[in-house]
Amino acid sequence: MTTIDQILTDWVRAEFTRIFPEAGDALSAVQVVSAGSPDYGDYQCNAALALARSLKRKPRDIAQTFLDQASRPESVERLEVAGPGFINIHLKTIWLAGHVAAVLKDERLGVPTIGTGRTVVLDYSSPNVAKPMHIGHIRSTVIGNALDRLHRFLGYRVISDNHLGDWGTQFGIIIMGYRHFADQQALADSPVEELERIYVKSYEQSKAGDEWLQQCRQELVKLQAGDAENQALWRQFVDLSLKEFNRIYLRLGVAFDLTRGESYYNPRLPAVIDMLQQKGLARESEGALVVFLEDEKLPVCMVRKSDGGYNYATTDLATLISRQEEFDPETIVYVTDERQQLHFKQIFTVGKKLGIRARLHHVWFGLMRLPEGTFSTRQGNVIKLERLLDESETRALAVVRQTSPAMPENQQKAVARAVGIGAVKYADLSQNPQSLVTFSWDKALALDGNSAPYLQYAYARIRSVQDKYRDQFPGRDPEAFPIRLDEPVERALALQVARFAEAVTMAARLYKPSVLADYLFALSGLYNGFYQNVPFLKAPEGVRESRVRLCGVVARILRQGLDLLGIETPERI
RNA sequence: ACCCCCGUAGCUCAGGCGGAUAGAGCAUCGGAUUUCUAAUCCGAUGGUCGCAGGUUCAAGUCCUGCCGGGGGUGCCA
Repeated sequence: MTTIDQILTDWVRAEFTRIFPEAGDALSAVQVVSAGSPDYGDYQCNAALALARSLKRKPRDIAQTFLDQASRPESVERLEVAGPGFINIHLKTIWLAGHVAAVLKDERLGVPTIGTGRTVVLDYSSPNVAKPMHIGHIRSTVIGNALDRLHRFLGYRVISDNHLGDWGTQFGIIIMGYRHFADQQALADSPVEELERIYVKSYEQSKAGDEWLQQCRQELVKLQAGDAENQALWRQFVDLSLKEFNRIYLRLGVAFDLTRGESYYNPRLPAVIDMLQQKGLARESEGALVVFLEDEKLPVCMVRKSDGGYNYATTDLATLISRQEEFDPETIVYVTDERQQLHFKQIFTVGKKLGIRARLHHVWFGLMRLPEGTFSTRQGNVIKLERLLDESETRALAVVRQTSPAMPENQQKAVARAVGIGAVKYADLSQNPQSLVTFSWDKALALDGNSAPYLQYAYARIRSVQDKYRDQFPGRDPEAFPIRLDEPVERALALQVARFAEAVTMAARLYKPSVLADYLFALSGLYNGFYQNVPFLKAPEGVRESRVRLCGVVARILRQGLDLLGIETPERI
């Protein structure tokens, strides 16, 4: 299906081109957008203002000429020139109703499969082994997963990869800590917490004395050289961590195609160095091997330390090359926090020099902070992700018990789970990620206003209406009646319904799930106004069925849209 | 010192390509339920879009400088 803005843009651009051929290249910028306010019609075109310069004519004259000479497609009721030269477009209500009926009928709710035959690799979540996932990890996980779902729905072949931090210098510290401080009972009860405790303690020791640090390095060298005992310990740390991560992923409804840690690429690191040297990109400097990026005005990128060890730039380059060879993707997307911006600029630049063809994109988000400042494992002021999820479900359960006391307890709990987890996810998905976020319980767990429960509530209300319709009018098929948009609120709702495809494609194109969240919130707002202000079941026959059908299409969009954000929609809440 | 990001209502934030009177949520105040789930709806209050210049028909949006906050800058990731 073609979206309304596209239908209108195609028409307006063709007509502008016919009427004003002298405008030339500027015509490619002609487009139609939704109207800024209902007062200005349904859609508007600002091309007359933009073309005024190249045509050397007054904007209003251009717009008027367009009105005089342009054809009228079947969708258009009337056009008007307004303000300095806007062209306001009013759609035929009956045509809009037909369009909504077509969206309703469409399995995909009008969303095109623009990704068919295209591959995207998505690198997200990527927590560090031996550290618990805390509230700072949720953004990459939740945003990455939404991008994953959006692209799959659009028909892309998606390779999602959880690039675990399972290699590196911290393992020397952990192994030393394990040998000296491990509490087996604690390790059995709460493995990752214990590993973290061990790590922090060993890290403090290494700060205190050089000898400890040296021993940590030795353990690391042994591990990297393939020492059987250290390898076994490392394997154990990874397995214990993965078990806990998977528990959280299950709870969040997140799944990966691949879980390849940094260690997976370890055997390929020497080959990366070879490539860099063969291409003359890497040079010795101060005992280390580095790539100079002066032409790009970037700091040097170190690929081998003076002690011969590799660092994360080398690993990420190996990862890039591996992904290019194995999947030949059109795009590779990384979802990480803002601190890695420079790192990825360097990696992308070096990667291009090495012949990586894929488009490379870094989706970054602001760090999560606490009101009193940053948190860190070592300061011990982290809030574990599981605690956040527990708290959210608890708060949701309290509300469910209060508002739906008659609901069986296991259903109350299921609803609280969907609402609680949904609220936490939505808090991160509904805002532009590129701002620093100060964590607050009230904000993360908001259950009213612009929140997941607001959308889930709208959905549940619709399901209830549909059930009541079936009860009161058994055997009747609303689909046999046409959609009617007599009330302004119905018309506004229909316009929003028609824009679902636009919201989904834009959210994916801009890598911003918040675009879809905003859309769904606006849809719910319009629906709630509709619900509140016009009768459905008590409306006369015909009007009643039309409204039930509108309810139905809104429900499907809410369910599909929330699913794309990774949020569940209970039938009752 | 340099580089990147942010600064919009009391608080938290939306505002692809520059477009009409800058929008939500929370909070505050006032209304709405014999009727489809009130986790809702309707209304009100609340703004020199950090500051100063510039570009143009038009700037929250683009450019320059400054102020404030955050992050980063070859041997952690």
